[in-house]
Amino acid sequence: MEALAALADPTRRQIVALLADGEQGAGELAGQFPVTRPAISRHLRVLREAGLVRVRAEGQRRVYALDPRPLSELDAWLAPYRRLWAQRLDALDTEIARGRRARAPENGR
Amino acid sequence: MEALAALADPTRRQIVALLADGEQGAGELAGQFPVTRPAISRHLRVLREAGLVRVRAEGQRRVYALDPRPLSELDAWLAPYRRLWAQRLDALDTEIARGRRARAPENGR
DNA sequence: CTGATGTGTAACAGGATCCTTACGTAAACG
DNA sequence: CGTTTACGTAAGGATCCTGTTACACATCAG
Repeated sequence: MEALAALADPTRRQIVALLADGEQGAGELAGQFPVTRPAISRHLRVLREAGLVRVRAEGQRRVYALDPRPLSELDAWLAPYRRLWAQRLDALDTEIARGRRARAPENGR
Repeated sequence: MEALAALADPTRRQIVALLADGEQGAGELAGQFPVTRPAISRHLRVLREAGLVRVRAEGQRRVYALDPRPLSELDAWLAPYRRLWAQRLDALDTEIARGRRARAPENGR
């Protein structure tokens, strides 16, 4: 679950969100944030070490792409807890919560 | 997504795991970790502020219980990415190389 | 070759985090 | 009451994070 630490930072979550729409170069990515490029380079390194992104050299550019596997692991980690809020939809047998979609509750704090 | 920062710590994740099996008192909880009780008290505070646990005073004891709502939020955050690995787990590289799929959620900063 | 472009790394500062020991406080006990 | 029990909080230190500026290096344009 090293991915959790990487995803704990808002900037890195945003990078992940951007890359979900398609790969991007490092500079192109950095241009969309209020921090300097080295800072983004640092974040990309953390994401890389967490396995969340992959880099591909394209000439002098570094193209980053999302690797969803750690997210899949996070999903698996979350799985055992799913029954805890699935039960809120009582009235039905919640033995197996599979196949149904958990509704998104309003954000708490 | 404040929960992500709280869950980034292994000790806190373990506390969450323990509480998923049922509520426990603070000291009882602390006894299962190799760190001192004040350290656990601190972790419980972070979890509390993230909304992941609730406290109930029972005499002089403080009974902690898991509140799954932030986990549900995390699940909802993860949802848009799910399609990235749900389709073809054995063709990730192709998937990544093509990019341009799934729309992404936003993130606070 | 020379210079511009695109990126990563180094060094450093400021703040956050995690742990420990010491102390404060409220409920239960005799 | 005075003590014990169960917690939380304060203070201090070591380490980690995140951001900035300065710099090292390839690669591309001429």
